[in-house]
Amino acid sequence: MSSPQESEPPNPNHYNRKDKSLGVLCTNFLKLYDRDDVDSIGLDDAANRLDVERRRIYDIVNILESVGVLSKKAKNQYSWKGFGAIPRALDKLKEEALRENSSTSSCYHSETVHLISLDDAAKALLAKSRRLYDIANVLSSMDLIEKTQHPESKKPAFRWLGLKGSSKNGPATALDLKESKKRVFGTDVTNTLPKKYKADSSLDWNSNQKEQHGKHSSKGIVFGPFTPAKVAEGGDSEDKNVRREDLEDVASSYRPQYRNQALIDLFGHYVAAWKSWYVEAAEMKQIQEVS
DNA sequence: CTGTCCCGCCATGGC
DNA sequence: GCCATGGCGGGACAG
Repeated sequence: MSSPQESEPPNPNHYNRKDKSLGVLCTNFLKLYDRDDVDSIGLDDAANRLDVERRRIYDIVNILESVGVLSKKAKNQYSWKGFGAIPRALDKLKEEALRENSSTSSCYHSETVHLISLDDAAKALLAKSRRLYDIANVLSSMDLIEKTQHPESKKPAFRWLGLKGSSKNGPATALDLKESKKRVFGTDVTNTLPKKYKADSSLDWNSNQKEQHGKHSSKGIVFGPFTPAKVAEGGDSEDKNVRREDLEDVASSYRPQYRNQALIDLFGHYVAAWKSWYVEAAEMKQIQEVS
């Protein structure tokens, strides 16, 4: 009802930069491979179907791998792990981050647990903004993070969403950390997914992942020249959110290579941040529950 | 003007 | 040498 974007008056034949963004590419990638019988993904195949150069595939694939959605099987071949693998991957990242990097504390306040600006993220990761944009776009397309802004400063910031991004009518997303705390517990990717927690509001990506991708303002995929004729159909016509931006994340500049390392650091920081209250809450809960 | 970030050159490492 | 991989920044685009 209030979607500013999405404007295609009488000129559908215009090159739009947005359509070539990594975020869109990632969304298309997900739509294309997040199907039932998909377990092997070839880089060339992906590049052809998405109509992008190989280089671009590497960009998103690396990020997806960092998050656990993909796993490199062999040369030019990746395995589809699915969104269900995210919790595990993040948990791994967390441990590694806590093990290696300990001097991370710098921009984590009690209230900005999940909020961070791209600039802060860059500083924390000793990276350059440029790289952050790229990764941020991909992560945002997966609804792992979302672009927002401080309630007052109005400055752009990024909020960690975790495995819940299917909230169609969840505007404020509840800023009550108190309430969220418990909730997030079961929903948080850091924690191992229980077994039955859905049927309420959010949770269980294994089931929601499909509809999850049905966002973005455009209709189906946003291909340009030709259409694959396989992805754009009537599979998931579940529209929910009409937003499309980018987020934050990592990169590197001092360090030699950044690939997953940057992402790992980034997530490590994030995880470390929320780990604070996470552990705290966990201990409390245990104490309360039973000794 | 600044912020965003696409495109692709070319370094790197493995055969 | 070829090829897969992916740093890295110029400079185009949006606001």
